[in-house]
Amino acid sequence: MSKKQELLKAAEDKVRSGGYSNFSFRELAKEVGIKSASVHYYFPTKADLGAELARQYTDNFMNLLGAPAKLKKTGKNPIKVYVTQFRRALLEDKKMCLCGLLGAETDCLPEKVKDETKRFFKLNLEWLQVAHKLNDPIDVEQKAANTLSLLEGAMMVSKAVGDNHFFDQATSWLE
Amino acid sequence: MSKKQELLKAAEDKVRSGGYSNFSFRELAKEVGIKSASVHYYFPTKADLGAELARQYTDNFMNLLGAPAKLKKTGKNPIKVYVTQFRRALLEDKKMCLCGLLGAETDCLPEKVKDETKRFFKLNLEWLQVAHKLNDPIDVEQKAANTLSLLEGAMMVSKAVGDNHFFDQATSWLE
DNA sequence: GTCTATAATTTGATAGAC
DNA sequence: GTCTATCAAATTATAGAC
Repeated sequence: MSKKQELLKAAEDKVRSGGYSNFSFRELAKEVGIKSASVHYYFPTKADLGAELARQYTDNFMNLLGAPAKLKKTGKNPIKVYVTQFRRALLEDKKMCLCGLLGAETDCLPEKVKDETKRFFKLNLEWLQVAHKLNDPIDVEQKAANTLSLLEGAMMVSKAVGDNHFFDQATSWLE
Repeated sequence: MSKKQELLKAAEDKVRSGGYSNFSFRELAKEVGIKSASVHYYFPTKADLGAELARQYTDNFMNLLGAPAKLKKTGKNPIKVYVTQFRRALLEDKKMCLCGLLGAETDCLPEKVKDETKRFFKLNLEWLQVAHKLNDPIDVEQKAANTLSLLEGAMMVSKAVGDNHFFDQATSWLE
């Protein structure tokens, strides 16, 4: 992994734990074994780092999902796959969704970070609409909004109450 | 309003916009017309302020709701009332739920702030279980978890995409 | 690419006067 | 209750050497 990717990975952990203000160039630098001035070589400003972090997170998240139609064709329920991906992020990483946290803080984020965060949600809503349409083509817009909100909220509350079982309880009715 | 309450109100706005790290004693002091050293007279540490903020927010939130049985008796659907209270917080204050944001940041919060945040969710889940039981006494625990998650998530995503209509879309199936 | 050095600002917190 | 004065630490960022 390149230094640049190491920095982004370190930043991801921090942001997913405590939000945008929970990482500093000095901390990241120390974790990857360089000096904070060198971080500015890769990312001119903190906003640049934050924006690239959200962008890569989004791209990786969508790539891991794959196309709804392809999932369906291999006998899987796309919505189930979607739920499982959120569940894994919570249980394995033991952390919030990066863009969930950033989304909640949106009013205080630099413009370019805000834009990338918004992009995450737009792409997820599109994906969910297509996925729902494959199951039952009625009210897909509402269903997509409902599914996404429920999963983000379930992650958040699970973290808050310190109980992963809560996530399964909250999402038990998702087809 | 006392200086202490003015400080808490100013802090609430900051936290609901950008999280726990988005307020400082100096900023709060300036907003209410005193010096930062004087803020320490009311709240010895930042964690003390944060904890009292979450506690008052919770108490106020529960008081505004009232008892589910009482709502039912006056011809209202308690769940509808509950949804409306979240909706108002988003549309009128144009801000996230205080404890929603704190909950997402929980791993990086001082212990006493974390505890008060947890209390908010525990009380809300209790309230929702009672409320759901009045409508249909089956699966009330799942229903409570589902309702709370959906509302917190819908607030979060609405903020992120900058569209209040999203909230209504996501929550349209809540009875 | 990485460093040293440093600037300018902000932060939480305390001591002690009034 | 509120102030001045101050501290130690952390923050984002830049200039310039190697």
